[in-house]
Amino acid sequence: MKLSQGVEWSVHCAVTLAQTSPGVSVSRRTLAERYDLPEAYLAKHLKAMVSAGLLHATTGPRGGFRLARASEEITMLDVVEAIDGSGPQFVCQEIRQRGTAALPPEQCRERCGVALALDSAAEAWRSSLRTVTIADIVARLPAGARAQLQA
Amino acid sequence: MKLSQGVEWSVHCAVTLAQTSPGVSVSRRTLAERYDLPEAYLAKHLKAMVSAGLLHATTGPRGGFRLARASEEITMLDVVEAIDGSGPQFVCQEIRQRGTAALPPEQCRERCGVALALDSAAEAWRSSLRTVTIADIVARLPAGARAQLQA
DNA sequence: GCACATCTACTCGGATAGAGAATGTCCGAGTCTCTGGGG
DNA sequence: CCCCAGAGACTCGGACATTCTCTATCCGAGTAGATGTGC
Repeated sequence: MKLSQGVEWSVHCAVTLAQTSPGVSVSRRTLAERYDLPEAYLAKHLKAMVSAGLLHATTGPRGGFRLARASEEITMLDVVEAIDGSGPQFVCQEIRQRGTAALPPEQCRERCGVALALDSAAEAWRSSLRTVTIADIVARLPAGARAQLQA
Repeated sequence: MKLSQGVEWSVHCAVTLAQTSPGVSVSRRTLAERYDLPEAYLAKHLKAMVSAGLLHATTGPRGGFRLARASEEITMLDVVEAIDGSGPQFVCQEIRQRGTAALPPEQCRERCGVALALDSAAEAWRSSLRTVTIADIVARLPAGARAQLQA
């Protein structure tokens, strides 16, 4: 249950892109240098965000990445799922229906209590991430951080 | 962000142990056959639960595993952390203090907003798991499941 | 019939391979910009 | 002075190694109970 390292990078990059003027793109090289990250590997995560529809990529000089929609419309959950995968964290194997103590199917109409609890916890986690947007992160940034980006 | 497969096995085993008479141990072989699981691999998870203080192990004939404390006192979170590790799911790398846009330390007294959101979500997940105990799972079991164990 | 020493069989625990995912890196395809020449 | 063609450089995207965690397995150490013998 460890979160991929790239999630942190990706969120920070999204925060940076949220502070650029509309229509302006930032190259992955600039993003990598901004946070001292390996450019080639960061590229993989940026690509994932493009595939997820969070970012828009432009090639050629003056090209790069920009947000595909308003920063208020991009949640932490969007970024996490883009990088870490959107599949369920837990898949019930229905082991209660196997082995010597196998339950008959008619007793398994309702969902297994174990799966229920794990799914409920995962949903709580997702709900929490849904409440925070990239715009929220920008708003809570120290005053100096925003000033530096203008340069 | 995928949950280890062994968590499901371990919880089910704990549920089984919660239904045995006090003082009686169940061998890992019996547990493995009960759910049709690979015994050797299940052993690793049971060992982890012993190390975490959730189970108590006895060697020799009539030996095996039993709960180390009442099933009402063992939460889903206890089991998940025993199997999946109790370390934090996310460790902030403080990349805001690196690279060309590095912030000075005096602007980083407060925790990074990204880390804050991720930690908050993780805590919501843990909180949810804390509310469910092994005893709760047993209570919600179909009537037939409990009867089978007596045999 | 009872107590004891031995022996067997059963239990867990740690050390040891294999598979898959995450991490990290490289080079090629496409495109926008800039430059130079001609009208 | 303006327009156009070409070259150049910069961008992202996909294909290729490496490392680490999770999965899976085996054999050895230790112990409780069963057994056989002697009293």
